[in-house]
Order: sequence, then structure tokens, then C-alpha cells
Amino acid sequence: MKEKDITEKNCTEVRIMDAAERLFLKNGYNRTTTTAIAEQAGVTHAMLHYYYRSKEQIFARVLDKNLDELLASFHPVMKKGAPFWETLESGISTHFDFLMKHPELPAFILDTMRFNPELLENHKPRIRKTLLRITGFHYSIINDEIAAGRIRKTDPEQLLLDIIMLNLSAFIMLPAAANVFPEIGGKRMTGILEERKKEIITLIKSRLYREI
Amino acid sequence: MKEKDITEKNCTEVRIMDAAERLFLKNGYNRTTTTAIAEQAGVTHAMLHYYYRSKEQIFARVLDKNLDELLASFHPVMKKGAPFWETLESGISTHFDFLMKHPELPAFILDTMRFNPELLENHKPRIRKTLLRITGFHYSIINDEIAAGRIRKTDPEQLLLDIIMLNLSAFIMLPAAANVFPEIGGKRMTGILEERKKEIITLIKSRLYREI
DNA sequence: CTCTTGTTTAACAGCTCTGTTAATACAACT
DNA sequence: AGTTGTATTAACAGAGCTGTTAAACAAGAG
Repeated sequence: MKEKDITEKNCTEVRIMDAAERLFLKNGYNRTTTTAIAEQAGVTHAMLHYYYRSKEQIFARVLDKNLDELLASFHPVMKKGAPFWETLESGISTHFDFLMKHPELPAFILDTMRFNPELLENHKPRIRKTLLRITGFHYSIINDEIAAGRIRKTDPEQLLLDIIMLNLSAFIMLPAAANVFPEIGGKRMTGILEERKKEIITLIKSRLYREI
Repeated sequence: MKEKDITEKNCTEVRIMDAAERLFLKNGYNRTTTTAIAEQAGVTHAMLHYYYRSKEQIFARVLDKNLDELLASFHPVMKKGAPFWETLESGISTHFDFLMKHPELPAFILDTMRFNPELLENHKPRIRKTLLRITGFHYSIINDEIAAGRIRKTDPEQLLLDIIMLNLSAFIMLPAAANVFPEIGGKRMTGILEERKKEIITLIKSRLYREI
């Protein structure tokens, strides 16, 4: 008998992977049990081990895919050539929009960094490379503008932290708060997030205006 | 025979509570086992149940104490009377300094909100009350300045989110990142945090300057 | 039809976790 | 010395977790 076609949607193998991705993204490595993944996929938990050997290997696949997406999301941020203010604004907004499409990603990566950093070991070079590229790009456009006296003198490292922390924490803290105060969840959440994107852009731009 | 003096430092009861607080703050409810607490306190895990009945009740005590501290930390922020810019700056800085003394608190509360919101059920009225006081105070001083035309028109809700998210995420994200990239941990961390406090104050103030 | 091969299940092994309990050690008071 | 109540331990029960395995099942090949 031939192997089942892996491209076939809804075959056991991809159903398991889909379930695993949903649960790992929502709850992280430790809080997700192989039994729960199997249940969600509608199979026995022995199947996970049949297809993927171990929980750690399933997680590695999920992490791989999602980390790739996260790292790739930074590339369109670094568009050279456009005027400074435009580059800045579209950078922040591109990053925020990406998170809108992957709202669970920041908390997922944070959780992994906090409690399972060893599972990130293999990815460190790739992360470092992307981080270097983004900081390099960022430092260069910021320092150029500072040198030309067109923006206020600023530590680029801190400014980058400002942007990243503001963008990420919208998706990390608001959903958590909504768990406790449901009135900020659901419909209202998307409104708050839209507002936040605008606010973050305004905030960062204000930080850089030369004359105050 | 009389009960042991609970005030006596190093008696079993307080050793357990100390160990529980350390571990719960570090790892949250689910990732902390009663066995680990007992081990850390140097006793059998049967002792936890003898003194505190259940894991949930020990956690409730730890949560109680730490939530009290967190909520109390907002009170000195709301000093009325001082000039606006001074009030703003000292508010941010007081909050940040409090977190410096309790660096694990933000991640602990976040974790509880994310994964054990039911354990916060009893605390909701208290949290709500403090939140209302802080937002009320904040809205009033911001709106007064806007009305007087002394600061830029701004949504106070978003501004408060800016401040809280910036302050909290310094203590949530940086330690997590340090797990993966040790070069930002240890000595360097305190430096970064000092820089961040200054940066956050500058950032928020820039946001409000009327002329840009 | 039977053999083969990939898929699936049920059962189990070994571990860890929370919580209980019976037995014991111990201090104090009579 | 004997009684009483607290403190502590070791052992266990029951549940859930990860991972294994032997056996059942399904379907194409000869």
C-alpha cells in the first residue's frame, strides 16, 4: 500500500499538526499535552508518536514555521529609499499589521523564551542574524537623520525597544486583560487595537521631532 | 501544648510560604508543584497540606499579598497639587521604581490573567476600584491640560496604555530575552533598565508637547 | 484469495502530581 | 509517669502525562 498523500487536506498527519499549532500557540509547550492535541485532532494520542515520534519534535516543527514567519515579517519593514518619516511609519505599521494576522505569536515566543529557552537553541543563529539586520538598518536610518540634524538626538537601541515593546505588548497584555475583564474583549478589542496602532506611530514620531 | 509562634522566623509555616512565594512568582501557578515548594522549604510536601490545605489556598495567599502591593504601588503615583509635568514624570518614575523592587510581579500577574483568571475572581472588585481611581486621576489631569491648551490633544486611555505597557514590558520581555541571549542579562540588565526609565519618561513627555 | 504494507487502536509501563492518612516523635502540662 | 495535642514523616491512592507495543484493520499487489 502507498503512503497517504500528505498534501491531502484533512489527512491525519496534517490534522495533528494543525491541532498542535493551535494548542501550542495558545498555551505554550508545557501547558499543551499530547493527549489534548490528539483529542483536538480526533485521533488517539498514539498517532502523534507514530507520525512525529515525540512532543518535542512536534513542537519543533510548529516553532520552526512560526519563527520563520515572525522573522520574515521584519524584512518588508526594511524598505530602503523612501523618505525617513515614511519609512518609519510604514515600518511600525507593517510590523503591527503582521501581528494582527498572528495575534498569538508574541505571547507564544515570550512563553518559549521564558520557560523553554533550550528549545530555541537551534534557532539562535537565525534569530541573531535577523536581529542584526533589523538593528543595522534601524541604526543607520536613525543615525543619518540625527547627523543631519533632522531629528532629535536619540539612543537608537532604546527607540527600537520602544517600538517593539509597544507593538508586542498590545498583543500580549490586552488579551490577557480581556480574560479577567471581558468588557474589553471581542468587538471592542479590534477597536482598541486599531487605536493603538495609530497611537504608537504618533508616539514614536513625537519622540523624534527636533524642535520641542 | 501551645501552637508554634508564627512570627518566629524560619518556622516551618513561614518557610513554606516564602518558598511558595519565590516559586509562584517565578513560574506561575501551573508550573509550580507542591513538591517543589516543599523541597525548597526543606520539608515533606505533606506539610503544605497540613498548614495550608491545598495548593490553591497557598497560591491565594501569595496572590493576595502581591496584588495588594501592586495596587498600593499606584497610590503614591496620584499626588495631587504638583505642577503637571512634575506629576507626570514622578508618576511614571514611581511606578517604574516600584517594579524595580518587584521585577517578577508583572510577568506573574500576566501569567495568572492568561492561564488562571478564575483565581483572580475574588480580587476583581478590588482591582476595578484601583483601576478606576488611577484612570480617574489620570484622565482629570490630562483633560485639564488639554482644555487649557497646554498639551497636545490626546486620548487619555491610549496614553495610559502607553505608560503601563512601556513600564511593564521592560520587566516582562527583557528577562525573557536574557534567557535566550545571556549577553543582555546580569550587570548589563540594570543598565538597560535605568536607560529605559529615562527613555519612557522622555517618550511620554514628547508625546504631549503642544508645539511640534 | 492471500500476502504485504501502511495505518490505527487499546492497553500498558513508568513517571509525576495533588492530596490523604496512619503512625510516630515530641513538647508541655498534670 | 502519663496524658494531651501539635508537628512531622513515610506510604499510599488516584489521576494525568509521555511514550511503547502488540494486535487489529484496510487496501493494493500478485
